[in-house]
Amino acid sequence: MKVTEIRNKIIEKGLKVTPQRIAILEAIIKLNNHPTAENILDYIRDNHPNIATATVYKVLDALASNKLIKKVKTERDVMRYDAVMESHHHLYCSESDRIEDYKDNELNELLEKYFETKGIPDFQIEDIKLQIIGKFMTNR
Amino acid sequence: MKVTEIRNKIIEKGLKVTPQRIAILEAIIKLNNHPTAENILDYIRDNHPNIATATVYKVLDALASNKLIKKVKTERDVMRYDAVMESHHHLYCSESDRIEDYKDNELNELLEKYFETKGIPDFQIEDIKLQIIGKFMTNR
DNA sequence: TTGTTATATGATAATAATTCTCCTTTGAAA
DNA sequence: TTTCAAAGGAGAATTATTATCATATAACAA
Repeated sequence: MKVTEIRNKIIEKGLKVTPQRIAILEAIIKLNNHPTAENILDYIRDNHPNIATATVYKVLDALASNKLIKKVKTERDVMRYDAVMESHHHLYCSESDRIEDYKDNELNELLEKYFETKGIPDFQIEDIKLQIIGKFMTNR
Repeated sequence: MKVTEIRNKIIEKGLKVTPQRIAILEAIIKLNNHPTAENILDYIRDNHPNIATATVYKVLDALASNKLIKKVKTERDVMRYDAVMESHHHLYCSESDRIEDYKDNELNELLEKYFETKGIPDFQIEDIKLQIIGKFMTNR
């Protein structure tokens, strides 16, 4: 993803384009491993040695509330961030902090069809996310 | 659930039975709304005015690691606790903090069958939890 | 019942991620 | 270039949770 594309994403949302915002969004996209705020800070400190911690959080909030990134919460209590905005599920390692995206349209259709006919009493479904817990058979 | 039953649950796990543990486990069962540590404290303070906050957390940890309760993590960052130990899913209100259990064996079987045949490359599934986000059509 | 000991509790300090405050800087529209 | 709302920086504050450690108590045995 080129910087121009990232700039455009930010402009499309009516946000001001700042070096910090570009760096942070770029970091989340490049890292592609659901980084924490700290991971992001470490990554961008090379090129932005003066960025403030609070700025990172503020930018992450701004990006998340403008749907440029998603917040991902885990069992342990650090927020993690994801730049993949298509609806998708997550694979959680039961032994480490590793999290991977899991996209499966066949599954989405299956679930959609299932709940369409069955439904849930007194509940209007907006989104379904699977947390698939287990063990990765490969190291990343 | 009678106190004797709660005592037995604790004894079965080889834990010492203390008034604090009974009160906390009882509170989670009675409240039945995935309370936070604070909710639990408020609830039991009537009968246990001197219980320490740290004790509540320690008891919650002890109960969770002995599989008498489950920790439930939400988008906001307070841990919540659940005494329903059968594998089940959760309905999350997109507008409030309400969380309800969702049990559906038909769905579990469907998912099991789906992943049994399809599988996930390089991943060994241990458990699948659905986060179903939407709106409740009733107030509790 | 009493004594013993490992374990649990209570009080309070510490921690760590995140948020707030407030002042300065900057992007972008005119 | 000017203007000014919005964004960033620095560091204090907040808040849920954990750690520490002295005291109390459950469970077991005598």
